[in-house]
Amino acid sequence: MELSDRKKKILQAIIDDYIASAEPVGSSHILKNHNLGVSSATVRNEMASLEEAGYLEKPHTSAGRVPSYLGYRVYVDQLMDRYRLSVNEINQISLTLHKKYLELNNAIRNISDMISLLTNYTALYTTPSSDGSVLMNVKLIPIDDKRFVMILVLDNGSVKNRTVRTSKLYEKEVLEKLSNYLNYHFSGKPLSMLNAEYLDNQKSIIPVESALLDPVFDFMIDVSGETNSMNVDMTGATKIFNHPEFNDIDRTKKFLNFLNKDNSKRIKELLSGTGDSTSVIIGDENTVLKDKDISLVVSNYNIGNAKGKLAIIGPTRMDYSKVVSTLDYLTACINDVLNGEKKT
Amino acid sequence: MELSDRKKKILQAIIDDYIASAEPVGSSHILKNHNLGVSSATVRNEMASLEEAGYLEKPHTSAGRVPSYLGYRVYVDQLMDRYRLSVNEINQISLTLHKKYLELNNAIRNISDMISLLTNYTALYTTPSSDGSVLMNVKLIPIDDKRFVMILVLDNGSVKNRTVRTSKLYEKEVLEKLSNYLNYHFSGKPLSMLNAEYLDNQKSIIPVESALLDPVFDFMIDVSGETNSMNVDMTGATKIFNHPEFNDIDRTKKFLNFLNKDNSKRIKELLSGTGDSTSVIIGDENTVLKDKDISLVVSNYNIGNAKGKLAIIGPTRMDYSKVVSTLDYLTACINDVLNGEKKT
DNA sequence: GTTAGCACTCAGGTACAGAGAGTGCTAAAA
DNA sequence: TTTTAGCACTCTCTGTACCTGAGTGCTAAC
Repeated sequence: MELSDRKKKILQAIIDDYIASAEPVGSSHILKNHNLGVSSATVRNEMASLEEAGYLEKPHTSAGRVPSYLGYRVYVDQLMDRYRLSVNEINQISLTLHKKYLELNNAIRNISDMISLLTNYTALYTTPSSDGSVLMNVKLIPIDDKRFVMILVLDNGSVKNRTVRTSKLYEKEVLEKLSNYLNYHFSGKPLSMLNAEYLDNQKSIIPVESALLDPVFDFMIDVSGETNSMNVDMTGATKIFNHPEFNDIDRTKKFLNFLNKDNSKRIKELLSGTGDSTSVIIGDENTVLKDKDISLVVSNYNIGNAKGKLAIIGPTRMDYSKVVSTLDYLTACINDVLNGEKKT
Repeated sequence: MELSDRKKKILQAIIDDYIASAEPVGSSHILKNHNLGVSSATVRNEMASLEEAGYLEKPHTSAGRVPSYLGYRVYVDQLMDRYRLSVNEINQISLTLHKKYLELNNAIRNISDMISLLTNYTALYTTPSSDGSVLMNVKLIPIDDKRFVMILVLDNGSVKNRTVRTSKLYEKEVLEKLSNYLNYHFSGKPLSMLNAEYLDNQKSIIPVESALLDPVFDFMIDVSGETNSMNVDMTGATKIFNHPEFNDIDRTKKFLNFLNKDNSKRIKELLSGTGDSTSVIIGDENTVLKDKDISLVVSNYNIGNAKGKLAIIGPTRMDYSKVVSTLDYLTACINDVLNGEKKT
C-alpha cells in the first residue's frame, strides 16, 4: 500500500509524539501538536486505515495508537526528520575526539561514554579489531628470579602483555637473546600468521629450551586469536532507567542480563551481522535478543586500518532521529580526527 | 540488655529463617523449623521482648517479625553459625587460583567473578594497589614516523602503556637513547617518587628536547598518581535481580546507580574506610550509600606486597554466614597460592 | 470527502467485604 | 513463677463492583 501524503504526515506525527511522550497517541492529541487542518474525525479515519495497513497498533479499544514494528520501519527509512546536532553537542564530540595521548582502547571507551551521555541511551562498542595488524616488537623483561613480563607491540599502537612465572631462574641474557630471536623472526609479520600451527613449526629454529619458549609461544597464539575476535563492551548501562517503559522490573532484568558480560558472544554476533552503513535494528529484527521492546542503531568506525562497531541500544520507542544523526556524525569524524592528528 | 540463651536461640532462628525466605517470620513458623521445645505463645512473648529491646521489628501488626539493624549486628557478631564450604566450592576456588600465567589485574577480576558466582551476590574489588611498587623498566618503541609506544614495567608484573603521537619524526636511535637515560636514572626507583615535582627537577639532566621528553614525563606522572589511587570494579552486578527485595524497580535503580562507574570514587572511599580484618557493613552503617536495605562484607587480599579489597554487596538480608566464610577462606588462600607458585 | 455527534469500550482508580496470618492479652495449668 | 491454650483483635491482601475519563467507530448531515 502506497501511503498518501496525509497518511505519511499523520503517521510521522504519531510516531514523533509517541517517541516524545511514551503514551499511546489519540486523534485529538495530534490535532493539538500538529497543524493538519482537518478534524479529529478525519484523523481517526486515517488512523483506522493506517492500523489496518499494519503501521499502527492499539493497546486496547479505548487507548490511542502506538507504532507497530512496520510503522517504525517506515518512519526510520522514510519519514523521520534528520536531527541537527546543536553546537554544544558538536563541541562535546570534538572535545572528546581531540583528547591527546589516547590509548586506542581507551579512546573508543571514551567515545562510547560520550555518546551514551549525549543520547541518554546505553552505548555498545567492539574494540578495534586488528585483522590486518602486524607485530612490531617483542620484549621480554625480567622482574625477579622467577618471573618475567612478555610484551607485544602491534602496529596500531596496542600493547599486549602477560606475566610468566617460571619454575627456574633465567639469566637476563637468556631472555634478551630470546627477544632478539623473536624479533628477528616474527616482527613485521601479520598477527594472523602467528597461529599455533605456524609457531609449532618454528620451534625447531629457535635454540631455546621449551620450558621457556612454550609460554612465550602460548602467549603469541592467544594474542593472535584474540585480536581476530574483537571484544565487546558497553557504557551507560543504567541509562535504561531513564526510559519509562523500563519501569517494569522484568523488562529491565531482561535488558541488563542481555548486556551481561557472559553474553558478549551473542552481542558480538548481533553487531557483526550488520552491514557497512549505519543500520537500525528494530525490535524483533534482533534475532539474538528477540524482544520487540528493544532496538539498536549500529554504526561502523575506522581508525586507520582498525575497524569496529559503535552502537546504541535502547527501547524500541527510541529517538532514532537523534541517535542516527549523532552516530553518523561521530563516525564520520572519528577517522579524520584521530588519524588527522597523526598525519599533520 | 544481656540476652538469655533462649532469646539468642530464637533471634538466631528468626534471622536464619528470614535470610532464607525473605518473609517476615511468625511464631508458629519458628516452631515448625526449629526445635525449641516451647509453645508458640512463649515464642511470642520472647519475640515481644526482643522487639522491645530493639532486635526485631514488625512491618505491621499482623505480620511476623523482621530483624532490625541491631538484630543483624548481634547476629553477625555473635550468633551466626560459620558456614562450612562444600568440597565443590573449595575445588572451584582452588581451580581459579591455580590458573597459570595470570596477569595480576585479570587474576583479581577472575577471582571476583568466581566469588560472585559462588555467593550469588555482586562482588566488588579494588585493583591491587602498588603503594610500594618500583619501576623496573622503561621501553620506548617506535610504531611509525609519528607515533611511539611508552611502556613502564613495575616490579609486581603490571605493565602500563600509552601511545604518543608526536608532531615530528624521531629516529629510532633517539628513542633508544632516551630509554637508556630513563632506565639509568629511574629504574629501581619507587613509583611514588616519580611525581611531577621530582621529575620537573630531573628535566635538566636529560639532554633530550622537551617536545619528546614532556609526554614521557607526563605519562610517568600519571602512572605514579594512578597506582597510588587504586581502581575499583565489579562483577555480577545483575545478581541483584535474584533477590526478591529487588523486585522493586526503585531499589534496584538505586543499587545499580550506586555501582555505576561515575561513582567509583565514593565506593573506593567506602571500601578503604574498613579495617584489616573482614568487616561487615550493615545497612545504614554505610555512610556513603545510606541505604538500610543494602549491606557489604569487605575483606582484604594480599599478593606479595600488593594489597586490595574484595567485597560483596547485596541486600541487608544477606547470607552473611556464607559470604563471610567464603571471603575469609578465599583471601586466606590468595596470597599462599599466587605467591606459592612463585616460590616453589 | 469531511465533520459533528453520540454510543460504546476499556484501563485504572476507589471502595468495600472476606480470608488469612499473626499478634497480644487473659486466665488456667505446670 | 513460667508456660500455655484460647480468643479477640489488627492489618494486609485479594477479589469484586462501580465509576470516570480518554479514545474509538459509526452514522448522518454538511
